Amino acid sequence: MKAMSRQMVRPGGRSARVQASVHAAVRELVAENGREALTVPQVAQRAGVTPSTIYRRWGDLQELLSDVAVERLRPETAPGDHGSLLSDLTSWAEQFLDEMSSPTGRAYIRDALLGDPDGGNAGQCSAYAAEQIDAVLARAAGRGERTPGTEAVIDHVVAPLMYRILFRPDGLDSAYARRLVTAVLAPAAH
Amino acid sequence: MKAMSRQMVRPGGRSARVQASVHAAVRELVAENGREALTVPQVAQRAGVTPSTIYRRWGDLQELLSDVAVERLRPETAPGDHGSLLSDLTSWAEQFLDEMSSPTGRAYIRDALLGDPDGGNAGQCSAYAAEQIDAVLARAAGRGERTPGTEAVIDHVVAPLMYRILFRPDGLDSAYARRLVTAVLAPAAH
DNA sequence: TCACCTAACGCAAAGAGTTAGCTTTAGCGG
DNA sequence: CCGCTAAAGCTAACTCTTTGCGTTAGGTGA
Repeated sequence: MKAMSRQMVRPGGRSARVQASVHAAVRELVAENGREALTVPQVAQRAGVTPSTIYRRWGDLQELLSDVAVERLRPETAPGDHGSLLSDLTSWAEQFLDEMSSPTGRAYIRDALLGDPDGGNAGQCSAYAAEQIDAVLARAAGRGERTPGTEAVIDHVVAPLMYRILFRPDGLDSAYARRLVTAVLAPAAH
Repeated sequence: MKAMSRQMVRPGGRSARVQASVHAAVRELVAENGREALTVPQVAQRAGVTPSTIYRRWGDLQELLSDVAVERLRPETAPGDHGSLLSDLTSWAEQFLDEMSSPTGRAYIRDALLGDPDGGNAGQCSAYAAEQIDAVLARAAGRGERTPGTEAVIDHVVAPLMYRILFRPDGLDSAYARRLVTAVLAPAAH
């Protein structure tokens, strides 16, 4: 009942076309009028489908927004190579904070968490971050650097950033991200 | 326009009575039928007010739920005294995780984050945790123990717990909470 | 204490969003 | 090429949401 959304049987079928045009319509209308003004009938009209199609496939506006948000939160580029683990991770964390702490980013995170009864979408977001960190750490290991574990970076860099983005949006800056990275790379964190 | 909700001018006025009965109605109906089935007109009827009163004061169901959630997330007891910082903080973290990671707890957290345009409710939740940690740390300092800063505990204990509760609900247990506490109290964290 | 004044609530009707039954079509499998 | 099924279209009933206006509670100043 809960819509597979991103897992269509055929990439070229009608379902896929409907999903694509609905997602596009959501992005366009949010960009134009903001999400406050977004309604299902509006999306349906822009996408060229009937409202009942959207209600049947996504259930409600929240789940549709969650679906769209996860796609937007997927990182499109691999983390850059700056020659060392410290600079790679610092750069990644700064970019992560920058993207996620913007009003748009926060809105996407909240949407992703929101219409997500089974936690699948939220887990996907976390998996994206873990992948990126894995890549950075693997590259560093390839250079012969000693690296913390992925979980340690998630606990001590990603989690504090995300916690503050969600619960205390004030006073966040890239210096804070840098502090977290240097702390997790300090030899103390055996 | 955004409803002060918890800050009524007078505790005994009509506004306060309406708020109390509406909050009570929400809690009762969620307990009875689950939040999926909850609607504003339903709450209004149970509370003995008209729907327009609720719409005017809270805007929509999400903001009302957020409001109720924050009240439920307020800790009602001070952190226990177990004789040492390690045991106080461990005990607090275990209890925090236990309450927050339950389906009910996660739902409240999500509700609090959800209908919260200005971030005020989320900030309140974070403030509750900070207060409790402050109390634990102050007591330890009174004993002469060396303590990390409140912010360090938030970054390295509360944030990882909350991150996993929200984004990766699987595989959370009190051992993980204990590990976080011992790590933040290790002398390495100068 | 009393009369005023404002903010909040009740009421009701209009407007918008949501749901559901039934029909039609696209696209896969035989 | 012909059925078969899942998904989409259509439409009507239903519920929720919004809004204007009148009323009331309760705070305020004389």
